[in-house]
Amino acid sequence: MPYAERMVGTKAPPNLLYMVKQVELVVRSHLDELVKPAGITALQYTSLTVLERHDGLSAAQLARDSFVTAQSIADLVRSLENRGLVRRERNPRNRRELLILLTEEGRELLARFEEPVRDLEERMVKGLTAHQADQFRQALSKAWQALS
Amino acid sequence: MPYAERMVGTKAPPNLLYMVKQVELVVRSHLDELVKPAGITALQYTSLTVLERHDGLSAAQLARDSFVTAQSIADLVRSLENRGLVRRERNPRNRRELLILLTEEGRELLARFEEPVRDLEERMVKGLTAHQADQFRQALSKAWQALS
DNA sequence: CAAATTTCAGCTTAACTGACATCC
DNA sequence: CGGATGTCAGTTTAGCTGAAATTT
Repeated sequence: MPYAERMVGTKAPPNLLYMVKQVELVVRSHLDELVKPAGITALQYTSLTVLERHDGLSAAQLARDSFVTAQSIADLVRSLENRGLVRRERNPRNRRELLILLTEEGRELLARFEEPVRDLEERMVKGLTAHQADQFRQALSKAWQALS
Repeated sequence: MPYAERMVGTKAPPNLLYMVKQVELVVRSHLDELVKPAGITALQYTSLTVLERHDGLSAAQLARDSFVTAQSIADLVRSLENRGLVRRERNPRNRRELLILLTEEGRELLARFEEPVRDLEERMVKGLTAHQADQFRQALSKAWQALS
C-alpha cells in the first residue's frame, strides 16, 4: 500500500512539517521530469523563475534568499551562464556586484515552460475549489513569512 | 530587502511550486537547528517520526515513500542503527525483509522533541486561525495525493 | 525463472568550509 | 579599516547507478 493511501486515516496524523517535506519532494520530482528535456534541473528552473520576478539580482542576494552559501549559488549560476540562459554584468553603481540577468534564450525557456508548469500547478490543486486554492497559496506565504 | 518582504506585493506572484520549496527550505533549516543538539539531522528526525507512525517498515518501503532509492535509505538507516535509535530484525513471515523498528532510545528521543517540534509547527501557523490551519493541513494532504 | 529486498562498491553532485582579492 | 561581494581550492555528504546474493 503506497503512502498516499496509508497516510489517510492513520491514528497519529503526520505532522505539518512532514507533509511540507512530502509535498516538496513530489513537486520536485514532477518538475525535474518536466524540465529535463531542456537539460536543466528543477533547482535551475526555479532559479530562473526567481530571476524572472527579480531580474538583476546579485549572487549574494540569491544565496541569502535560498538559504545556501554564496559559493553554492556560484556553481548554479555558472552552469546557467554556460548554457546561455543568464549573463552577468557589473553593477555600474557598485563595481563589486555582479548582477545576474536573464538572456533572451533564458526568457524563451521560461516562456516555453510557462504552460506545462501551470498545468502541473493546476493538477496539484485540482482537489481544491478556487477559493481553497487561493487560501492555500496565502497559507504558504504566511507560514513562510512567520518562519523567515 | 529580504525575500519575506520582497515576495509580498510583487507584480508577478511567485508560483505555488516555488512557495512550496521555500516553505520546505525554511522549515528544514529550523528543524535542523532544533534537533542538532541530539546529533541528528532533520532528515533523520523525520524518518524517526515516520517509524513512529508505521513501526516495522522495511527499508524498501521507506525508500519508496521518500522518493529515494533503497541504497540511499540504507545509509540513513545504518546511521540511525549505529546511534541505537532503531534496530532491525527479519520479518518472520518473509525472510528477505529486514523490518526497521524503533528502540526505546529512539522513542525517548521522539518524546523529548515532541513539544519543541509542536512549538515550531505552531509558530508556522500562528498567522492563521485554527480553521485556516486545518484547511492548510488538508490542502497539503490533497496536493500531495493529487501528485502521488 | 521473474520479481522483490538487501547489500556492496563506486560515482556524481550539491552543498559545505576556509582563504583570498576586491571594492565601498 | 570593517563589511560585502565574488572567486578559488578542497571537502563532505546525500543521493545516484550497477551488480550481486537471497527469498518468494
